[in-house]
Amino acid sequence: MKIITDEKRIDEVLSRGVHEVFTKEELRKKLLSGKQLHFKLGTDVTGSFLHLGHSVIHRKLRDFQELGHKVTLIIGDFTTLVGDHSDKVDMRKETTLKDVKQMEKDYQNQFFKTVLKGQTKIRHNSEWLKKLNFNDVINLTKQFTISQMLDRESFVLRYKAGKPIGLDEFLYPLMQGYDSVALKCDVELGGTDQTFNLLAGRHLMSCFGLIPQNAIAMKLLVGSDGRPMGKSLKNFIPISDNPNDMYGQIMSIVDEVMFDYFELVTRIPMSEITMMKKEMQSGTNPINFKKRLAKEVVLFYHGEKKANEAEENFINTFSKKEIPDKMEEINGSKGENLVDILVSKKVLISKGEWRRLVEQNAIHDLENDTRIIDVNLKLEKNLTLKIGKKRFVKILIK
RNA sequence: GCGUCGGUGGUAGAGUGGUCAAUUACAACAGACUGUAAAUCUGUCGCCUUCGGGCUACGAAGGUUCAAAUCCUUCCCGACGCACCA
Repeated sequence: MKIITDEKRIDEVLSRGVHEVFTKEELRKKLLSGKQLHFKLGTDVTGSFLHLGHSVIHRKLRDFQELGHKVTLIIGDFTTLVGDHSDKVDMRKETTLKDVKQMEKDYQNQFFKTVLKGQTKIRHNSEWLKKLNFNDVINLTKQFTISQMLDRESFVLRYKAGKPIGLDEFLYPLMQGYDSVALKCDVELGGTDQTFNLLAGRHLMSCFGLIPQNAIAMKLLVGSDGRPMGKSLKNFIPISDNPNDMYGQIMSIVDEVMFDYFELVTRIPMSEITMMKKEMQSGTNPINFKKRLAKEVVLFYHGEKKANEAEENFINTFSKKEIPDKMEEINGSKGENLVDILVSKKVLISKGEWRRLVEQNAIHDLENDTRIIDVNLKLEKNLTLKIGKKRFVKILIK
């Protein structure tokens, strides 16, 4: 494989979406040398979906692949099975090997929507972590001090706030760092939240007499509420979303973060993005830019046709307030209470919710273009309902 | 091991015997408006209800009381301090 050493391109790849490179000069030299570099990304497999935030890092890996470099994805099966207990609620729920296998499969499917499979190897960190004995672990811990650990912001914040920190949590950076030692990779990627772990890898490698890896900390994509996108917060946009939802979710991000999205999850040239930013500042309506953003992202995952459809659907449904072509269909029997159907089919959580929605005038009968005001309405004929402004459901008499 | 403080709804965090299904903020949901599923404003926000109320919930289990998130006992969990420190 030919390694691209175009200086301009390398500089673009090293700056777009990048928060910090440890260290930039070092890595730049390596990239310019024409040698094929080995990039590493480690991941836990705790959830079965990826969101746009993850994809920022995946895109960067792709960038490097396109320069001719190779990638290893490390599945943190060992780490996952040991269980990260900072999420205390789920401490009891043991993740089984089977779960991990399934989640790994899902992860890969989504991962390879962005990253090139042909230039990627997959490894599992149980391969080497399982083999370590207590002695080895102690040796690893000797390379760090408590105060070094407390350099990590999340530790020191929790410590000062009187929140618990598990001793095992100190070991995660070591495990992740040891992954780098085992693989002897050249560069590791992660979000800015991974900075500490990335540097731990760098540190450990030098302890083991290896050339320390370079590390790239990517900017974090913020969610619709302006906070970093994460699973625990409900502000993420899954990349497995269907085109319509994905489009809509992107339309609902706050205006302020729109250009971060352009930078992080599209390939629109930075110069163009800067121009759009300027136009917006001089008063252009942001909605057109946001539409472009939404379309661009949907296009990446679903192709042009679906992207166009999603845009159309959005304009029709929300701008023109038309009824979408496709919607959820559920069955009910004649004379059955509408509420019972909706609750039993899990369209609504409870009867209380239904009552509230009816009281709030949120239920539209689209067949007759009226609002439903009778809480006890029974199903007499097929109905098309609009619940709130974005949920549609068709009820058919079976 | 001893001691002190603490464990509350999706989250943060008030409340320390009745007026508590629990102040508030965030999230969520709805309505109005719009540039959109943005922003803003307003409302809703445990479950069931014949709309009177009923039921379940403030770490767990017991107890006191007409009445407990609130008091007592035991247990579990956390933070802090002391002790211990190969």
